[in-house]
Amino acid sequence: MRQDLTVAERIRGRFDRLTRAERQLANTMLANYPVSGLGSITAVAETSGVSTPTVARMAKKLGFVGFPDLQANLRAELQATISNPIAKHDRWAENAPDTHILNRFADAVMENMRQTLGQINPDVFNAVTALLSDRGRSVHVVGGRITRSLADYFFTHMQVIRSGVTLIASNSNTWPHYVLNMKAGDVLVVFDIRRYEHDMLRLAEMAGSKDVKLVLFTDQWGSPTAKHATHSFHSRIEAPSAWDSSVVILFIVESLIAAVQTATWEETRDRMRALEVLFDQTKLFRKFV
Amino acid sequence: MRQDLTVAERIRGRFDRLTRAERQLANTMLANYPVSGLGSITAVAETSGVSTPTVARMAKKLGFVGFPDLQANLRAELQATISNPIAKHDRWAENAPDTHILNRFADAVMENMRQTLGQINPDVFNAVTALLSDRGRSVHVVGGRITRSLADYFFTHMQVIRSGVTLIASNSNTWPHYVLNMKAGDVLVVFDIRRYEHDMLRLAEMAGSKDVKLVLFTDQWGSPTAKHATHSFHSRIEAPSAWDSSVVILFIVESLIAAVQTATWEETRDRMRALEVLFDQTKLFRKFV
DNA sequence: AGATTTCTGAAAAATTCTCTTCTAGAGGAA
DNA sequence: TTCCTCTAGAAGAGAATTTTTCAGAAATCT
Repeated sequence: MRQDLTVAERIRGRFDRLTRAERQLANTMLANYPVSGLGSITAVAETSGVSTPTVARMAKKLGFVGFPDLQANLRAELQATISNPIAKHDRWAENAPDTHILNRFADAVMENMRQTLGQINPDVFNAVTALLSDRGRSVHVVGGRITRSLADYFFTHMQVIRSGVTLIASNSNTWPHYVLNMKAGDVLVVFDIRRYEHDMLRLAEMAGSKDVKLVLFTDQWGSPTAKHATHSFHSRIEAPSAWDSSVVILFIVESLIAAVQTATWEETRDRMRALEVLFDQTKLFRKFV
Repeated sequence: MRQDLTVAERIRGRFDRLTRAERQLANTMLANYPVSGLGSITAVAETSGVSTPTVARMAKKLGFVGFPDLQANLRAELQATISNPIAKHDRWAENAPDTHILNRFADAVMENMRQTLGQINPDVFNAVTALLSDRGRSVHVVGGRITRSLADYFFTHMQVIRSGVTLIASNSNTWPHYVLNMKAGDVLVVFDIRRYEHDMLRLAEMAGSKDVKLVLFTDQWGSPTAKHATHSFHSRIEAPSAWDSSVVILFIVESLIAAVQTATWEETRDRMRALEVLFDQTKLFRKFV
């Protein structure tokens, strides 16, 4: 038998071939590895929300004699880990050296998160949530060369949450067309990190002259557009790379989506349900094609 | 009861009042703490050279309901020890209450990061880096309804780093056209998180039959596409929201971009310079920094 | 030394755990 | 649709663990 493999390795190695309930179990076991696997089979099953036979079956699938055998291996691993002083937990990806790009990147992202969140003003966050939750205001979203993806992500979610959301094409030639449709009180959500795009400033000015509220996602240095912004989020985007990291920006975007969704849960829920129905219909339609 | 004391502290605290057999047991338990206490009561008794009643009695003496209770405490301690201290940040956004969505979201994202990185296999990461750095292989990128943005982000960066990168439109009707252009050894990068898209599985099968390497970004539950994947990254995507969090996926994507960029720095640098020239010529972007 | 108390482990009882079997049900194929 | 295969959990049999009981051994006290 492949005695040298850890339980975690065995699980990951055949994760793809596991069934639904088994994956659910595998996840719980990996989530708080190895502690979550050290209780009784009943406890493990309950924690994972599966039945005990599922646990027993998976243990055998992984090549163990039975669940007790799997558990004995877990204990042995734990023993080996604990008695080995080199196995320290100050690394993110425990299996990679701390000079590995994964760990260096994780350090950078953590620092970005810490600094960004330490400086963020909850009042601004709440104010933006209120703006985006207001059905009287249409929402227009725009991004630049790199941030286009973030704008798209934000748009996709907002579109489900509420009506009146527009994604502005990233080609600046057509921007005046979009401005035509903006009205006073509307919200323009702009993503602009270095290298800041000059046309974005123009767009902000045009929108500003129409009394549109400008919400800006930018970096720690601040896009020139910030001058015209009603509210802006400055994220740190340092990374051990030739590019900047958008992770923290995405984090704020997702938090904001969650906040708006909560603020307007009744409507969001109804829209999500309607969307489910539409998906089902599409699926049905496909069958005949 | 002194619920906050560890098992070890309880043992040491009343070591003087323990009997001979109990001290013998206590020593064994403290020797390989806490692993030696995690087996069955029979195993613990045998290891220590005492009888099982002695073990049960000491558990009660130490203030536990019984041996299983003591063991549960051991597991809880172990869990607390293993949890990354970095995640135990009281509040991320210091100015906001810890019940604020920003702080709740930050907790969730940190936990996702910790668990995902703890499980990631650097060999897989390195193998994927090598695949993507290989100029002999074309790279095709595809995402689903939500993950389209991530695919787009990945594509935008890879396009700068190297040639031969294609973004597959998210409309699955046209996918067969793209498969036509795939050749053996090419790399197909797939983003698929729940709700998994059925057509994605078909695409993977089509690509697989042409001997295309499949790199999959998915969630902890694993897209059905994983069965066909050469390498896959399972990210935790839990969030206090009706939606899932893509932050960790973006993190891995960015790390991978950085790794590929480093692996092929000569070429990447040249391409970035050429890009600068093109930007200047088209006057599309002006520098502010 | 003898009496008393405390301790210890064997054995049995009670409980819990683990595995096997079986059926309902989901999902896919014809 | 209808059939088939695979999956997942309920139920129960069997095995283990844990606890209790109890009697002998060891330690302590008078």
